[in-house]
Amino acid sequence: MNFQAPKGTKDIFGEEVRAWQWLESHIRETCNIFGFGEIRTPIFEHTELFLRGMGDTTDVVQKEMYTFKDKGDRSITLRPEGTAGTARAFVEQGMYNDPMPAKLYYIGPNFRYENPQAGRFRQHHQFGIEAFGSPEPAMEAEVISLGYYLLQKLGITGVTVCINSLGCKECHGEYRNRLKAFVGDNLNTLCEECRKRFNKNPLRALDCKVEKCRNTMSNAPSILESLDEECKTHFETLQTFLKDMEIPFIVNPKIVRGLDYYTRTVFEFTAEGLPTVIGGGRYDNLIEEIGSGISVPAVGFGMGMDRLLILLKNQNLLPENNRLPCRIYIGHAGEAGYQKAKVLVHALRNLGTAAESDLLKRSVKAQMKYAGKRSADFSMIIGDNEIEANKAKIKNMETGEQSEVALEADFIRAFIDKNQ
RNA sequence: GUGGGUAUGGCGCAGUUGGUUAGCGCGCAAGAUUGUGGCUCUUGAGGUCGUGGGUUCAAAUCCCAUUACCCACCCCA
Repeated sequence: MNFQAPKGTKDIFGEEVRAWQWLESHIRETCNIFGFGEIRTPIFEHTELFLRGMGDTTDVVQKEMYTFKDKGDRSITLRPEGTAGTARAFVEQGMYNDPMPAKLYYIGPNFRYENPQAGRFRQHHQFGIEAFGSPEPAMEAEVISLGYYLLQKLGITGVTVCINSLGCKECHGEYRNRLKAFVGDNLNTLCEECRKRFNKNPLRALDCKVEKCRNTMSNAPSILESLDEECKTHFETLQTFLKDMEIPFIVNPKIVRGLDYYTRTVFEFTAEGLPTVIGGGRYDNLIEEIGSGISVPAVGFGMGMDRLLILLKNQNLLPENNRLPCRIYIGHAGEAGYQKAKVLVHALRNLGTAAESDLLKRSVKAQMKYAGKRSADFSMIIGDNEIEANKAKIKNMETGEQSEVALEADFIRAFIDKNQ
């Protein structure tokens, strides 16, 4: 038996899972404030959805999907991202009949078969939002501002918001031709990879990291020059929104997203020493391209939670006191106390107080040690004397101070509440 | 898919040019007189040294293979 979790996966527990819960609560609160409602879609979908949605030439689709046949001979794929499933649900549930815009968010695991490294897993977790129903740049502003707000609330510094426009179908096609011509003319100055994919996807040369490619591509025509009037206005309006909302951003014409569904606006939030933390954009054609028979404009982003957590940890932003709560530990000395402790703990729990008692019949000393390790706020020991007097000493574990309290859950609870 | 590094008790590590019962710190457990934690001390449990071969009188230590993890490329969140 191999007891290692499969490659690229991990167990999340203890202090770490509490950090996740903490992050999730920030996310949910943010989404409430911005009016995004949660959606929970299946962890797997029909393979075809991703083929149509993400584009069948993308790397993710071509070599990174967990695809298999189920027992009914259906081709199933573990979701590699959240947008396709959300878009499918939007269509299937007839949300286009709801008041527009429809604003949704999701949190959950995604799966990609790739080599793990820093901030990169085969099962990774994304928080994402999708807004449907408006072609206006205000919807990009809405989405970007949520991402920015969240990172601000978490206290993260050094984040850069990069935006770009890929244009609509028409001007994107035109730009593609212009760029292809340029790349073709300079083919011998580019790396092997870029030469190989020159035909299939010349845009990729734009964000190639090889130095000679960067030199050459710095003179390449910018997509921004190829935008038609409408796309140009759209992009400029978005920038005005961001400026007025005081969200710092930079225009980076080199951003090329790896998923085919993006139109017009694309954006990335990056932080030092990490791959992209948030990536997204507008996808006006996706709903139609998955074969829904309707056309609905949309904007969304995905956020890598594993990466964000690394960032939070590096910047020392995770909550300090992150232990399982224990308001009071009720120990015992003797058989009668053992029974009484159980009853009292149960009564306290019924009052909503986190309470613990000994389950191993250990010595008083061992019990106190345990209470200390669990960082209980208070402790008490119940023996025959205490039962007879129906009161016991309650100890403040931080100060060591002891007081007397009646052996009734209500009184104990009241004492604890009074002595925070 | 490509390249580099690492793999020793729960965690973090040491193990010199191959040589007796594989160590240390933390953690865990019991105790240091009579019913009370955090400091200190004592004792204890726990490891087929990633796995499979090979060399040798002898291997955690050398060789080969394999797997996993880490880092980078690719790509992405």
